[in-house]
Amino acid sequence: MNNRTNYSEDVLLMAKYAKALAHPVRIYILKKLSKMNSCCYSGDLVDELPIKRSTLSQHLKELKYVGLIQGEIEPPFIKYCLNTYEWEKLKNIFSELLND
Amino acid sequence: MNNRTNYSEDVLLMAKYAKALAHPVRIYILKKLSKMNSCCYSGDLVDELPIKRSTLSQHLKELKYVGLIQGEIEPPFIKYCLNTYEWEKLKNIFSELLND
DNA sequence: TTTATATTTCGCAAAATTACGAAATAATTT
DNA sequence: AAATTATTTCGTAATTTTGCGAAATATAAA
Repeated sequence: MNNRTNYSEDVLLMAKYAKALAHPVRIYILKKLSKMNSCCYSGDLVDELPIKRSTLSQHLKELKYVGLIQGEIEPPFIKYCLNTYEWEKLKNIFSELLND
Repeated sequence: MNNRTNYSEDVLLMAKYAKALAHPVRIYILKKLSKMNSCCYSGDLVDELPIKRSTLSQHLKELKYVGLIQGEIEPPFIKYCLNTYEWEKLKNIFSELLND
């Protein structure tokens, strides 16, 4: 029926990143982390967001899974930071689309 | 429990756009339309993508719903074009995030 | 070693997404 | 009016996402 049975690498990668961005909680977190290239704690985030700890944890897990953030254990906290390498990759792939 | 019970307009808008981009088919379509600011037909797209007509139609509907494309009836075809106003809005909101 | 703190994992439910084929719609041609 | 063409809508099913509370984990403090 159809000729094309798969997508280009670029399209797939962009869809992966877009999916990671497709929830207000995850946008909020990434915006916060990228804004001053800082890190943050799950405990701080849960006070700023209308979701419970376990739900926040799932969103953090998703961002970790696509590689956009990484968690450093800093007992008794876990400090989450932007993975700048992956973040640059995201920025490049989006810039390509956005700048025609 | 939580202090914050809602998200900023920017965060919500970006999540909405990111969701629209969160599928290879929709990225493919938007890339195609934005690349030369052109239009395209459902019938052309279905030959380039590994999905059936009815599924493509659903993806087009979603893009229409968020306002990123618009369909002009041009019997017996429907010509889909980028909604440049909405596309600029998307670009602006993403640029803000991507350029720190 | 018990207690307290910070966070995650598990199990579950509700809702949304993705995909398809069949039927419907709408305009054109025969 | 019947047949054709391009596309959408409907009904359905499988999968994924989102959210929660309870239990588990891991470390530090008492």
